[in-house]
Amino acid sequence: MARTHGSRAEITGPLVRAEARRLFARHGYAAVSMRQIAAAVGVQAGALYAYTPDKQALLHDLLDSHMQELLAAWQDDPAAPPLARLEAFVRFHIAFSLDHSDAVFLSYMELRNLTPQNHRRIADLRGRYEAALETILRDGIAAGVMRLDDPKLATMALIAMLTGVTNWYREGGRLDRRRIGDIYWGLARGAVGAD
Amino acid sequence: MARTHGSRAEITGPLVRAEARRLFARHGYAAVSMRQIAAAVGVQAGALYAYTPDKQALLHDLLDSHMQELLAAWQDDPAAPPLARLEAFVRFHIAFSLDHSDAVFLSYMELRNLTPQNHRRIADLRGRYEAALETILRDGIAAGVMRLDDPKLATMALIAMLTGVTNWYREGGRLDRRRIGDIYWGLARGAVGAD
DNA sequence: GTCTATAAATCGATAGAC
DNA sequence: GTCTATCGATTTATAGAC
Repeated sequence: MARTHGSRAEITGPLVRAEARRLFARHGYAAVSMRQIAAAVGVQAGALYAYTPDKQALLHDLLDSHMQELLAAWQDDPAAPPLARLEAFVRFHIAFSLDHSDAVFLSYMELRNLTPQNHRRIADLRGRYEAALETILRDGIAAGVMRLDDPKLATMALIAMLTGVTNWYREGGRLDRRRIGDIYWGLARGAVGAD
Repeated sequence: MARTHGSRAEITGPLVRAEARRLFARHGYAAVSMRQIAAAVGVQAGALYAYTPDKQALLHDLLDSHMQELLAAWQDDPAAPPLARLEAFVRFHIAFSLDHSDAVFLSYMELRNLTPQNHRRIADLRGRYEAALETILRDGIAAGVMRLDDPKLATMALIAMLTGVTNWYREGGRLDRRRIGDIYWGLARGAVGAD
């Protein structure tokens, strides 16, 4: 697979990230060697260091860009009814998680392999995303269309429930994505006490 | 920390397992060396091999005994009303997860580092536990006290939601365990469509 | 049962040629 | 930008002394 010389920086860079993400998600950050990543990309190990200063930076870069993309992709409409906003969030979170299942898996499995400084940065981004859901729940309670004892815990519970789809979903399985969204929306609507 | 000679098999064996569980949960299976485990136990690395044939067997043993303990601890009462059984499951699962948070973390984070054969065994045990909840949901639907489109998905969703407590719970935090159980039971009751 | 010592393999990262 | 080659550290696991 390794080719001899020949520069293809435009495609090698993204490929390094893609293969690292896939292998880290599959086997774990610590279990994957730079040589394995290089082999998947089709270069020798030394060539990777033209794209990342070291392995740790590669992991952090993957998690950081994933969280940035997640935050940029979610568009709330504060003027819409809270239940409609919650339904949009449920469907968005499931779709995004399934479309980026490797990165989602990494972002809550490999936090422990980040340096403390890198960990704080990623945890902060995640906190912002959780706050987006919590705002919807608080608006729903204030509007009298949701009944929740503790919106903070409900936020954590709902995100855990929705993210869980990545644990069992298989392409071409019993249910398509639209139907999965319907079912989880039914569960979420009930959980927040909507009638 | 390392002592020179002196046999204490009765306490060293359990200690090896306990320290391995703690370190694997904290840093990940692949990231923890046998030397690190030995140092935490207070022996030299070679001594560990009196208690496990290799590192892989140590991981599998931790996951297997955890799942066995989980299955043995859950006691369903098929004669009780479905909603009471679900409440019992919710409170049991949260309490057990918090009491064994390291093992719970391992059991769904390090499956990928098991050999295929070991993986099948653990996945089978997990499937039996999921089936225990699914039975309750199906009974609840049949009794007309729950409304669920898809009990299989609801099972996965509820377990993911409940297990999520281990991601944010900190001893001595804002809420005690009883209160957390109350809140999650409220969410679960709503999710299954109970009135 | 635990120690010391070590074999054999692999790791992350770098140097220098092209 | 990628290659080959390699350094130095670290890994799992084993052998043999006590």
